[in-house]
Amino acid sequence: MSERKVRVRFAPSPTGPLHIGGVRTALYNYLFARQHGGDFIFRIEDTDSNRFVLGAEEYIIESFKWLGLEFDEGVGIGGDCGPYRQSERRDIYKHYVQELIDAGKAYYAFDTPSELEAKRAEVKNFQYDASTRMAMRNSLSMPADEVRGLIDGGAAYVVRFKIEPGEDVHVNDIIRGDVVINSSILDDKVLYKSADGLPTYHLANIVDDHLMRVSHVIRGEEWLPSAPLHVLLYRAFGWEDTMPQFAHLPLLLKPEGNGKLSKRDGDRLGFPVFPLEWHDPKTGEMSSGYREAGYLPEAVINFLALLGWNPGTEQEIMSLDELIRLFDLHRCSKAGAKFDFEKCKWFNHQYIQRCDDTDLARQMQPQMEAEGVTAPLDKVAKVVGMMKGRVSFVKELWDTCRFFFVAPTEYDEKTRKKRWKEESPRQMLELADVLEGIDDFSLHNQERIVMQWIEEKGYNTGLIMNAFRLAIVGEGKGPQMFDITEVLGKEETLRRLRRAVEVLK
RNA sequence: GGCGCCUUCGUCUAGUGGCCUAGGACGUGGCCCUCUCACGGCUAAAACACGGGUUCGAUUCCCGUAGGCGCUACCA
Repeated sequence: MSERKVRVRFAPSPTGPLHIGGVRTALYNYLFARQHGGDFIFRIEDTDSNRFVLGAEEYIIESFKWLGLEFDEGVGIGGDCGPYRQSERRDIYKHYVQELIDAGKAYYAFDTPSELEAKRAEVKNFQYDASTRMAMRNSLSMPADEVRGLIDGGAAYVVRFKIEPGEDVHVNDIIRGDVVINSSILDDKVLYKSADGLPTYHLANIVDDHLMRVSHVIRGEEWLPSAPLHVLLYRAFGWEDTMPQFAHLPLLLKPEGNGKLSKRDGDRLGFPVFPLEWHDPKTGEMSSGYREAGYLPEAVINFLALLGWNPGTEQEIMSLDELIRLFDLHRCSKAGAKFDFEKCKWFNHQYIQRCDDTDLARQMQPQMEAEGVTAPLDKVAKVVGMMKGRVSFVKELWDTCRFFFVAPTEYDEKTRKKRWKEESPRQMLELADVLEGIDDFSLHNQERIVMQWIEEKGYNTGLIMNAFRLAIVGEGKGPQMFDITEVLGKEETLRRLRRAVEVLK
């Protein structure tokens, strides 16, 4: 098995919003597919009708749209291996389950859920397997005619996989190497449920991956314990020679304490664990998303890519194309990774710096308009270019840029105490006169003339500039003063300066 | 409980027997830059879980212990 075309899939269950850990799994699948010129398949695993959540599928699709990760085939796209929604593949599974039953590799079991529950309560580590199945109610322990009668009579039953005990099952994992589990510890897994007439994940998964010609199964580590079962299923169907290669990814852990990253962590620590905002249709509660929180999809992707993988160099900022080129399953780590929200923020900061100023300016427009501020786009872009270095999120941009467009109405008290001296009003008035006399209000011209004035008067540069800043900005921060005043223009600069003198005295 | 996976700075990680006085990044502190605040640059503190082996030599190989995580459903 070698020259097969690379085909991978991302197969979530529509049980709620797409978890960020799921996004990473999808990303690794995507990178792997693209690198090998393979296909990236989108399958919906909705074999548990009880956990189905309305809108989840649409949410997942929208998430990938936002992230810029495109599928080649699957739900909503099509392809020649459809349908791609498991609930629409009932007949297919039925056929394959029957095949297993006919071959004596699976059997009917009539034990009800409550009977099993009672059994588990009664026997300490009860497991439905070779050692116990003959004492249960199934087609192995009961006479054939009784079984027939039960089925014909419409009795509820499940189909269980008959696991032969005492065999070491090897799972060759790309990330973890040879993992061996003895079949005796495996139970006779339910393959087909009585409740909703649908297969369980295990059966549907194997059948679909085979029929969809999936070459590599890249999924979370939580599946590692059931991988031997999957190997046994491939073998039972006689598909072992085309069995996909496995790669079990390390889990994403809570930022603090222990355990798997969960929705609660996001709420508690105040950061999103979902790509998009999610409104639970049942409870009505809302969970924040990366998109709404102001993250750039490229930053989220870059950050996620490095959670459990690294290129082996010291490069950390990588575009999607670079990730596709550099990604390597063999370089994935084995241990779970704690989610570091601060670093994710840093990535976003980095990506904002790489954004086009005009683009950023456009994204800021709604906030400006909300405050009734209008300004030419090129001017806004210029300001944004000056200010973006100090923000981590686009939505912080307007706050840091506002003073360019809105004159201060009040002055920061701490800065006033520190920077506004007794002589400041007089000096600022003098400065206003100096500025008024400048015809060419360009940055360099202003600087030359003002500095010359400071020197002639023997003033302290810091004192002048800081008081000037307080007057123009309203507080003690911002870019170089003449960068600001050049944008403001002479008229606005003088207006702010003279008003400050009036207010601050 | 059983089974499996895992274990390098607070966090993400590099490291595949000598290059390690263990490297980078986030975060934290300091310094520089400077008209302020950021950015940036420099710098500091900060880790090989523990115990046995193997070896001339172990972060690196083996065993054990501990700890963490996962699975153990007619959920995925």
